[in-house]
Amino acid sequence: MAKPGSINSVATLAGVSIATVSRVLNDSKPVNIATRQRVLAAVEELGYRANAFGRSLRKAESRLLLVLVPDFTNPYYSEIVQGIESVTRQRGYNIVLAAAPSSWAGNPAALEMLHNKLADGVISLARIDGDAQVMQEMKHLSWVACSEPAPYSWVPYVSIDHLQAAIDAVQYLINQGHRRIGLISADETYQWAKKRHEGYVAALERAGIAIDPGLIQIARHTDYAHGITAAAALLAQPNPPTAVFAVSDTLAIGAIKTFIKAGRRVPDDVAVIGFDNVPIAEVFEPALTTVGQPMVELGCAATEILLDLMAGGQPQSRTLAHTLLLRQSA
Amino acid sequence: MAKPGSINSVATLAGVSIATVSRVLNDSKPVNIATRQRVLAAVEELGYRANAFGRSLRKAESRLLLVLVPDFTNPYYSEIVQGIESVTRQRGYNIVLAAAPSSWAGNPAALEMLHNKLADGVISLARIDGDAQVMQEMKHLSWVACSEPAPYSWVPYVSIDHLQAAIDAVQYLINQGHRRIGLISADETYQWAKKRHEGYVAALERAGIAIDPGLIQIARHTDYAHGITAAAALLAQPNPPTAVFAVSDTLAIGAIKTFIKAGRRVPDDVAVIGFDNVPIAEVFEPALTTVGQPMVELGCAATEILLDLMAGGQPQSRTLAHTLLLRQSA
DNA sequence: GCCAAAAATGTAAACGATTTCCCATTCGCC
DNA sequence: GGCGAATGGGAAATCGTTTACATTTTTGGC
Repeated sequence: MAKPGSINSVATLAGVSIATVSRVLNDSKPVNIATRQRVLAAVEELGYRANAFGRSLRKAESRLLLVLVPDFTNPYYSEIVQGIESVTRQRGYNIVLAAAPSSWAGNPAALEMLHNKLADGVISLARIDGDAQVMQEMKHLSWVACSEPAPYSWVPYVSIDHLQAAIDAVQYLINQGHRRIGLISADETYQWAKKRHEGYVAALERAGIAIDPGLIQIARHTDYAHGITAAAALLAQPNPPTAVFAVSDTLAIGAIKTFIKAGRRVPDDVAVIGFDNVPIAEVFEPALTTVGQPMVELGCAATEILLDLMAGGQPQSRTLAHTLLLRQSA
Repeated sequence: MAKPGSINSVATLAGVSIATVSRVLNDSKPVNIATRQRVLAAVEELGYRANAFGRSLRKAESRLLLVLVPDFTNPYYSEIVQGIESVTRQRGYNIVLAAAPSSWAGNPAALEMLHNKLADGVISLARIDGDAQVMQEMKHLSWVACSEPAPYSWVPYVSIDHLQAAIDAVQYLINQGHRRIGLISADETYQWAKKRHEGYVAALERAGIAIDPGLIQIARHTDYAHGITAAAALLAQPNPPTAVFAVSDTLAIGAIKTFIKAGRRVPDDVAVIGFDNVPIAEVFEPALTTVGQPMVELGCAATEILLDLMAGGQPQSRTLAHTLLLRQSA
């Protein structure tokens, strides 16, 4: 008797060849209606499902997409993943999430999955910074960068215009009459952080305001804790800022925490503007004025581009629109 | 010439058989040192990696664990996933995250991955509620339930004592002198929600306080928005509560938002206590008094139990300790 | 009824690894 | 030097599919 659980067992039970079973299951070739019924009945009876490895080995595709996430606990990435997930599910793909701590090059397991060809394609929310040799090897794979650009022109890229968005935010503070504006930036090996920093500088320069290095704090990580300490450093300045632009909502919220604890009122004593518009931004007290990114849409767009790429298309990079959301904190 | 990229190409280049290449790569049998060098050199030169499907097909294991997550954007689950991820990585496994919208039974894709045997095991943060027949089929798979128990005794379960934790929380409010205590619960088809509700009732009864159905609100979903509306319903009562126990931090934070907007002071006019201790709880204004769950540890424990199970062990279910974290909101 | 074309099905060869046999060497020991 | 054991490595089976090719059966037009 054929091995239980395999296509063979179905074939024997239905009294047909394995080829026919496969044809019924994949609709790859017409099969006589009566035979089809018999096969289907056998499948049902045995509770048969095609083994994923056999299939993938033969077809050389896994219908698995790898998503490289820098930080699971950051709500910003969660929202993007949500978007990715909605599209992949609809298109019959599954996602494999892998942590890409600081840079994915440091994650051998994830790299392995790519070399392996276990995944059909990759959406990276993390920085892509393998050395040139490694990247060369992976050139045959389908890649899309989301939010953080890849330093390789052949990788399509979905994002907002970080520079302009930062300019908009800081310009708003300037329009409100602020002159001493602090910046809480993040690890600037990330392009998005660097660009937002540049936007901050550009807006100030355009307004003829001198850059005060003491008002610029770089947080190593974008969690609440680093926002708290960065703001404390700002307060420790001889002449503290009257407004602060933080490059992420988590940093902004941490900063507000510090200000309130120090007895400052937000926005009266110090205005704070964040970036991303994660869910908590609207609910926080005071509600956070922030630059909204269409996170779910970013995820969707990245996925669609990836699928297009995998289908042999030559998709364009896309830049989505951001929005300045005026709430209470600035 | 052998197909490029396959083990054959390595074998030809090194002038050995594919068996030898495999032996070198897996250390499965001693290989002459000189031959080994030659093979390794060939592997290096070609940048060869074993194809995952070929290997998995033969070995009947994928080193992939499926994680069923009800909601990517809920920080509570993110923290648990963080724990899971840390252990899996260390043990050479990768995780596949799948959304399990309301119940995983409604997610055919995820189910498919299991039937498929694409995953070696499953950690479910979601409710496990396939009909008996479906579950029967999956009995051969390794399952672990995390936070939400499975209605099948053969599924090990990692969690805190939800009932006792809720009693502790409500008891604390009672000790503070509160008598009109509201409850914001969640979808009680989830055991954790149901248990916390029961704890609320038990604590009140023990204190001889009558249950007022008007003070009990059930939120359909545990996001900020539902906390906001639930609290509004509480305020609409003829005699609103002076304290509220919410079964999740997100609900609690939403509730506080509503109270503040309505001009109530927290905790002076109304005390609020949450559940989970997600990162924002400590940073929120006012800082949230809450029942702390060891989320990362829950994830780690679940993973270890799963790996033990897969290795043929008969691991016990585990109950981890919770902590009442006293902060400003109550 | 006959014959070509069309439809249905079976056979067997991939896909890319691991692993079981098995056959050559080489080694150690008397 | 001869013999058994140990070692190193090759040939081929195997895992469970899909699919190109071959073969059989059915169909339809006359």
